[in-house]
Amino acid sequence: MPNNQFRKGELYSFITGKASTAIARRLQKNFKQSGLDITIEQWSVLYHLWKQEGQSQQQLCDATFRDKPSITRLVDNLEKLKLVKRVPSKEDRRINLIYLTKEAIQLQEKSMELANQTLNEALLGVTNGQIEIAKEVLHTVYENLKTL
Amino acid sequence: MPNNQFRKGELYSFITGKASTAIARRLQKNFKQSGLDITIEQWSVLYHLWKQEGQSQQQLCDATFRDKPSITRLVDNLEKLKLVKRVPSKEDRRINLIYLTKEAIQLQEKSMELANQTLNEALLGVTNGQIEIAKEVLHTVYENLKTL
DNA sequence: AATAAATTTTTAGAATTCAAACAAAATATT
DNA sequence: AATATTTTGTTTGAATTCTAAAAATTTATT
Repeated sequence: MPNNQFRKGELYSFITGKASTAIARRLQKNFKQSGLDITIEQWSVLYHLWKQEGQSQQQLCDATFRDKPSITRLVDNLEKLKLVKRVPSKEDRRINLIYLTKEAIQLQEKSMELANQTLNEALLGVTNGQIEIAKEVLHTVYENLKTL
Repeated sequence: MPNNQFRKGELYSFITGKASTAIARRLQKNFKQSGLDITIEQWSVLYHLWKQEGQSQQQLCDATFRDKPSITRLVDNLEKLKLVKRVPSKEDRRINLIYLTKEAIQLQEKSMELANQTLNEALLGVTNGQIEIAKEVLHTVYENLKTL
């Protein structure tokens, strides 16, 4: 039976995601200190829209690994904040395409800077080699479980 | 500037915890399929109480990396499910000591089996050596950021 | 063309998390 | 002893996630 000593020892920590929780909390704190008034979840949607505007909500579900109701409400709140707009697709009337406002475009630089700074704080004392392996492991876990 | 290639590439995925989200969803699904009707968050509290009963809510905050309001409501819901009991401390009347019911004790074996099975699914194709390094990285991240 | 099935989004309710404020009790200070 | 500070737990409201169900539209099948 492989990996047993790991599984018993840090099982709980792995499942509950203490590390990613810690990163998210620190990023939220860094946002707040810099006067950025958005949640990490909202930021994660904007992050994908900065890479590619005009995605459908379903595409945002896939990109952010969230379900449809979550994206519906995140887009609701981002619209209230005047950071995105729903634009009905002309080819398929079921689909909303999500576009950024000028305000949202202006948030990109500062927020990405804060995200990089947060990761620097998080990864202090970790080598590039270790990070590469951790990235591989997390990617494999995601691939193993992402369906359903 | 160290680690830059990593930080740019998988930054988003690391922060939003896609891997731990995937594990939590799969564990929840495995619980449900086996008829265990508790949430992963409730399970994480029970997990620490199985290790040591009679902890205060503050101790559970530290153990589970959750804040006080979250633990208050988790204990509320676990009490409604008749899985735990609040017992006022005799030495310090501010403190609730949390004890397990018989029903909760009976949940331990099956749920830990499902947690181990879930981790087996998650870590398929990952070597022990890789896991050890990933564990170190996550632990360092947690230590770097856990305070406030 | 009519019907069935699939896709996209929304709605509703419960659970969790977070920030902020509060109450009660213990500890420290004067 | 009286007051101030700290610690422990609760409450409230907003945001997010999940399940389940529904509505609207498109695609496939008959």
